Order: sequence, then structure tokens, then C-alpha cells
Amino acid sequence: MNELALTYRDFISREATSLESICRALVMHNRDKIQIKKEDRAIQNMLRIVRAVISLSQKKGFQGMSLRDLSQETDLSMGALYNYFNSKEELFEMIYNEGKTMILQILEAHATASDPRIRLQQAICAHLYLSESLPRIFSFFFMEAKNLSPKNQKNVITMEQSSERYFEQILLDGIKQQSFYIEDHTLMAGALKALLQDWYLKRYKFSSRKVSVEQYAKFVIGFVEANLYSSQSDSQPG
Amino acid sequence: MNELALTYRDFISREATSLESICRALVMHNRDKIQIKKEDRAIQNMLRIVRAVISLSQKKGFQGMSLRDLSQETDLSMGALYNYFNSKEELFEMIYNEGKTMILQILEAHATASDPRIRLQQAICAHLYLSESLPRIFSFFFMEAKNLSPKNQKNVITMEQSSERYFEQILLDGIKQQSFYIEDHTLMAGALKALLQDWYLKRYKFSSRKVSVEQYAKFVIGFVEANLYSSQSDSQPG
DNA sequence: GTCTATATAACGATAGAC
DNA sequence: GTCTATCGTTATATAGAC
Repeated sequence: MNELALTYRDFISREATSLESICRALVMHNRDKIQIKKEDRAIQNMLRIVRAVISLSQKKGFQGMSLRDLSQETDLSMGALYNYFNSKEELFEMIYNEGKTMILQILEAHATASDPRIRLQQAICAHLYLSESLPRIFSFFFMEAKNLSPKNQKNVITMEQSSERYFEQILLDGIKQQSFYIEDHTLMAGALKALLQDWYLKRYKFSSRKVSVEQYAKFVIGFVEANLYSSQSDSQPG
Repeated sequence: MNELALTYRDFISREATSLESICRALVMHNRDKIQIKKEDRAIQNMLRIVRAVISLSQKKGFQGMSLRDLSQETDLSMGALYNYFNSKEELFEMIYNEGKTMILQILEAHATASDPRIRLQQAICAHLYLSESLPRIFSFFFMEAKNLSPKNQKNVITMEQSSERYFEQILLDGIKQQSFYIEDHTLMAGALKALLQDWYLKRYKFSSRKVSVEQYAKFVIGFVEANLYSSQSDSQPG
């Protein structure tokens, strides 16, 4: 089988995609809302809070999670919790906005090859590896997006669609360069997005079948590429 | 473009997949739990309840929906509601189990052709058309499956995977008959399921782009079939 | 900076009038 | 069969001790 345009090892060594780095950025960006002065303490406790929110939300949904649940899971009292946010809703938006920023940044940082065939492979790998290294935060975003205030609801669609548009743009470049032959590039980009989302929405399935993220990356690339090259054309890679 | 193995019109005329028919079955199956004697009244009010549950759950999740919300949305008082179920949890399980039964029944009733190539197309169409005719109940099941009691959690996986296994079986039949040439039929069935789920999970996207369910069915069939036939083989349909 | 204790509102669920 | 009124519980959020 062909080599991947980007390996998981390479991706991880280049990106510090830990939840801790997200929480560090979260604390920095919300200094006005967080009443804890010592930065290290704020980051460490925020990490416990975010971990607990994601875990509890997976079980009963963000709305179903009470702050008593959160207090118990983090070993922080109710009073202590309110030094890290002013309301349950604010906590959600802090996490959501920080994750959104991080995801879009990293997706844009990869997929830099000039050849659209390679760039498509890089983008597929980057998306899969990112969701692999932050397994639960991706499905948290997908499942809980409905909890956003109406003002922020528009941003969800933007976030959902922005990565899809990114893939669409690569496909368009490939068509322009006559590397790809695609009937409907919009439907194609949507289908690709659906395959990438499946990786984090059905995590239990893949892990129980012992499918690695690189195996799945190869599968998705092959599955999509079978639709990119006309059989009459000579640009199908050998 | 090729004709579809099953049109939406044919599917609709053969199946009474309305929410009302689900509620009728729901009332019949839960006669012991529902204290309303007149069947017609029970069905009509249960329909209002189920509609409201799906709608409110979409906005704030089932756990986030209060029975006061439900009371307001249905124009039934709190006391009246409790004549249709004994607890919020029981209400959820009644809806979930009834929907599950109906979905599996209909999926099994279609896709009857002996040629696996045709049967695959029929199954894809049936799944898409069913989720098209009951748009919100499918995403309700997907998003709220986590609310099931641990005892019923196992059934979710069964339901999720049973349709996937159904597609996998069709692929296996095709391989056995040397109609299909597939490297990993399990991954392939999972990918197909992901494409079908996208139809009801991203409904707003398709409707704003004015993509019809038959257009999408053709796209999915083409997308998958590009991966089923080896280019060396002579069994690729003309 | 974290705790306990508590205010206030909303929750699921029930009883009894009509 | 549906209503109003209300139960006991739990929710979010806050105040003040340490």
C-alpha cells in the first residue's frame, strides 16, 4: 500500500494538541472572567474542569450535567467552581470558542503541498490525526453545538462548514489543474467530511475492531480517490 | 444518469412511515402504561407529545427539556401528561423502542432483489427515503441514544450496527458471487453508513443547497460503486 | 483560594377538585 | 380526562467564614 503524505508520529511531534495547551490558551483568553490569580493553578484546575465537562456531557449531555456533578468529578466545591466561570452557560462558551479557534488554526497549518493530490491527502490526515489526539472534544462539539446561544449558533455552521469548504477548495484546485475529474465537488467534499467525522463519532467501533488512525486514513484516501480520476484519463496515479 | 432501483414515490406509496402510525403502534404496545381509555384520543395526544419531545430535544437535548416545557408545547397540563407515561425516562424509552422496531422492520422489508448490485441500491434508497420521510426522529435517536438506561445501552449498539451489518452482508454476497471486489468490506459498510447518516444529521445543509433525496441517493450509489469493481474485471456495469 | 451554608428558582411527580 | 395546587427534591448561584 502507498505511503501516507503525513504520518501520525510526524503530526504529533509538530503539534502540541493536548487538552492542557487548550486550557492554557483558554485561561489566557479569559483572564477577566477567571478570578484565580496564579496562572499555573488556574490552568491546572481548568484542565480538571474541562475534562470533567467533556466526560459528563458524553454521559448525559451538557444540560443534563449539574454543577454538583461537576463539583464531585473535579473535587472542587461549588463555591470554588464559580471562581473559574460566572455561569454554566459561560463555561460552555469558553470551552467551545477555545476549541474552535484551535481546530481551525491547526487545519490551516497543514496541507501545504502545491500538488492538489498530495494536499488532499495531507488535509485528510491532519483532520483525522487531530480528532484522534483529542478524541472526546470533537464529539463534544458535534453533540453539544445546540447548546450555544442563538448569537453563536451561526458560528457553529461556519465552523462545521469551514473545514468542508477547505476540502472543497482543494478539489476545485485539482479540477482547475485537470488532476481531478469530479461531477459534483460540493457533494464530494460533504461526503469526505462525513467519513472524517465518522472517525470520532464512532470511536468505540473502530477501537473495538482495532483499526488504527493511519489504516483509516489510507482507507478514506483510497475511497475518495476512486472517485477523482476518470477512467479515460491518463492522470490516474499508478 | 442511471435510473434508481427504488424511487421515493414508490417507497412512500408502499410504506406508511408517518409519525402518526408510529404513535398508533406505540399506544397499542404500551396499553398498560397509558391510562387513557379512548384509543383515538390517546393516539392523537401521544402524537402531540412525541412531536414536542423531538422538537424540544433538538433545541436543548432530552435531559435539558423540562416537563413544563413539554406541558406548554403540547397544551396539556402537567397532570394530564402523566396519564400518558409514568416518568420522563419511561417516555423516552417508549419512543425509542417504538422507533427502533419500525426502522428495522422497514429496512428488512426492502432490498429484496437477488442480484447484490441491485439489492445494494435498494437498501441505500430505502435507508435514505426512510430518514427523509421521518426527518427528525432519526437524528433524535442518534443524538439522544446516550440517555438510555445501561440495560438498554446494549440495544443501541445493536441498532446502530444492525443496519451496518445488513449492508456488510450485501457486500459479502456480492464478493461471493464475484460481482464485487473489495479490500475491506467492514470498513466499506461503515463508510456507507456514514454517508447515509449524513443525510439526516446535516439536513439543513442539503435543503439549503436544494439537493433532493433522489439526487443524493444517486450520488451515494455512484460514490460507493466506484469502489466495488476492480478495473481489470469485466463485471463493471456499463 | 477554597470551603460550608444557604437563598431562590425550577425540577419531576402527585393528590384531589371538577 | 384534565385541571390546579402543591409536595419534596434538586438546580444554579451567592455570601461569608477560614
